[in-house]
Amino acid sequence: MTLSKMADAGVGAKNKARIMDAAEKAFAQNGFKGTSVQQIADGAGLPKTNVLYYFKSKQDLYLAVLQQTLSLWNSRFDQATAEDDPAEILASYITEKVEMSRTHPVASKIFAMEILNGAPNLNRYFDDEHAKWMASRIAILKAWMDSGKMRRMDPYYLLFHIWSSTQHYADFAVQVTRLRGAKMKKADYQAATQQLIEVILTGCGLTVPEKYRSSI
Amino acid sequence: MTLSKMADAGVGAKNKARIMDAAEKAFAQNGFKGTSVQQIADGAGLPKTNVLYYFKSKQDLYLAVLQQTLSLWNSRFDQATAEDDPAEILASYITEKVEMSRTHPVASKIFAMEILNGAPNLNRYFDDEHAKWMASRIAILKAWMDSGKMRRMDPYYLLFHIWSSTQHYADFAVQVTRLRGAKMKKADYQAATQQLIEVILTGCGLTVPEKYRSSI
DNA sequence: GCCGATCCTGACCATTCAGTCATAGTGCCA
DNA sequence: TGGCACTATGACTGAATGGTCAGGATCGGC
Repeated sequence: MTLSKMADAGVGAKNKARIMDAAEKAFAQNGFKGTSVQQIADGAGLPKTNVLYYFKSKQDLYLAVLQQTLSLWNSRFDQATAEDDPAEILASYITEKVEMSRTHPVASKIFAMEILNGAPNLNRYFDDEHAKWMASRIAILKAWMDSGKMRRMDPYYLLFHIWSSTQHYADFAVQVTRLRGAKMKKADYQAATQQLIEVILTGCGLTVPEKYRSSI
Repeated sequence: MTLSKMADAGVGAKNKARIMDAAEKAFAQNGFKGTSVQQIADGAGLPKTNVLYYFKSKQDLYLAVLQQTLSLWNSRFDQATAEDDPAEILASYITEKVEMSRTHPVASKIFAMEILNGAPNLNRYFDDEHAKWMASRIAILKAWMDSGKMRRMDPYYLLFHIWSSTQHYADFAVQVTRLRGAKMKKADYQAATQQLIEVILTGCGLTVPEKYRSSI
């Protein structure tokens, strides 16, 4: 069951989901311009006209896929407050992010590709939701630093650091696999997660919480 | 002078470089399939046929650009030995990598795009040069760990960590700019570099060398 | 001033592209 | 049974695609 939703009950909503799944894979690999509607239709096992029946244009379909991608970007960090323990919150944030790379690599690639293309469809997203989210998270991080809970540092660079090092396992999976000589298995992701937590938390002057500590 | 080489003396070698520069930008933004020869020609201010005079096909031109990109991937870390100081070497490696993101963002994007596309043109690169480089660097890192110079950890994940967090400033520049509200200036890159060095080196159980230490 | 090599380009071609449209099948409620 | 909304699709179109080709310009060496 890789199909996106299957819900919506509607008769051909199943097809809509099937199309979006095929589109997601295609866009993630070849970008918007590099993907043809025909290619998506083939991937979904439907005639091209049927794709354009459900989505009135390629752009329309792409926006639907991008929207679906952004909706996955939630985490425990979203609800964190200044009273929380930064070590606990950041460790779980890193864990969630790597887990997202493992379970939804295609979504991560869609986002990466959109950014590389200059993010032409993310104006509103950056200016509205994302900017607000960012501002509030920066405030929490600063509060943690002010209260001496963690080392003082630039909170923007810290978030970029976490995003990049975790998403890398989705976006650059091909390189990771080729250089390691084998695909990352679940245990490998866990080991990578633990190492990221240890390095980043220690580097932030935090102690790794017991439950995130390596068993080695 | 953004033109690639200008060397080679040849009469139209200047054009060849001009074409490669235009192609680099176009491919970095839209990928191989998403870029048209016409678009590259326009960027270079030449008729399309002239582009295909110098490079017999779009694929040919792309490979030339990719090759040029890979040739930039050198650093001080390449010559490091087990006798060197890991703190010094890794700090300079991180510095060089961020500096590469700052001065050659397009090259980094080309590489990222190629990986996202499934790296169809990097088979030989991964299997030959890159794999050898990787093996030798892994050996050095292990030697450092064995001699107690740095904390024991997985050297693969460490390298992925460094690559991702440094290249992020090129590949995701759009996002970085939008969320910070301003383009990264040289001083910003330096601050980001210093923070990366502090976090990663500390996380590796290393002491940040004097000359890489923040002035704050 | 001639010649061959390099450089340059407009005209052209087969293919693929996103998207339209007219037509037809299907499910459902009255 | 009729009717209507939804679903489906083959045939088509104009534009853009990568690439070819034949002919012409420009150059250095003799």
